[in-house]
Amino acid sequence: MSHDKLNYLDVLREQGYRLTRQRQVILDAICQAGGHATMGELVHRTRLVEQGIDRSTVYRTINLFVKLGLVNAADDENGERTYEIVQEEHHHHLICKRCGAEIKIENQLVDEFYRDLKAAYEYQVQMDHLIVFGVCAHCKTPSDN
Amino acid sequence: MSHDKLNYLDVLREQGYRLTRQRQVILDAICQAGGHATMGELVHRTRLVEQGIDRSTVYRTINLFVKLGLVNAADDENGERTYEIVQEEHHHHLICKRCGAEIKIENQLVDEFYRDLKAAYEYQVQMDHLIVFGVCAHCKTPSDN
DNA sequence: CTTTGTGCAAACACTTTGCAAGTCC
DNA sequence: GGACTTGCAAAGTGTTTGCACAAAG
Repeated sequence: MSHDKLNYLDVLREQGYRLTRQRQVILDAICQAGGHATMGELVHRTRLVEQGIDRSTVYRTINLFVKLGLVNAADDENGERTYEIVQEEHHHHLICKRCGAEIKIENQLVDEFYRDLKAAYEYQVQMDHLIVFGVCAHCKTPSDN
Repeated sequence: MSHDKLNYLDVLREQGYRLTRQRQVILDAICQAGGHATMGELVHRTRLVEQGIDRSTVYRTINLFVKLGLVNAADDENGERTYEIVQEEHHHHLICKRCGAEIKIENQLVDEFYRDLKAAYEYQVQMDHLIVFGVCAHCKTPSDN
């Protein structure tokens, strides 16, 4: 499990929100999805654990988590919004279009790109989570080069 | 006007599609929007020229244009799908979150980034149209740095 | 004249909201 | 007990589809 449940749920209480069973289940669901899960997937995952939880509760809860900064929203290749537990530090991903593998990009590499953009255009990039789509080493065929 | 109407409409005929008034109006609308217009905006623009054109016709037509490669679909910062006339060559954009300005990024700069990703991860990027969000030189304040 | 495209209306999928009942503190 | 949350149902959005009529070739 990639989240420290107590820590996350403490954030709720500190802000005056209550600690309900539903919120715990939904937090676990986001976490177990391992990142980049859509609303629909999270509703499904939540229901596997407890089928009584309403769709609207999942929506409300995830939007609350996003507002509190516990969960990050990013948009995938098809323009679908996906959610993941916020990690300690900013990170960026490569996602393979064939196998779906998700590869962390070293921040350094992206920072360098951002720095170049800034140098060339005086443009300050504001993207905490860059997602780049392509084909990973494992799935690559000669024609992809 | 950034499209050569005859050329674009010839593509339709070559593929056995018919040349209707609606399709011409919608093509103009996409073009006049100047890139990154949503479906809703295009429906609106189309209606300004001819209010009889149905929403569903705009949807069907734009999806057809995308299928034929006349129009490009990309996703903006909010995960909304936007459309623009396909240009001669691949290009990438910076979009300013404040003023909406759209700045073309030299391909060279992006290619370099892609090359680095490939070197580091043996990862072949497949994104024809990278959109990077941030703040442009004109809108930047000291706190953005 | 034949085939494709359009408008209309209905159906869908996804998300949000009002409210009464239930739960947490 | 009092405020916050939830489930339910209904209402919004945005997009797609079936069909009869209109238009293009």
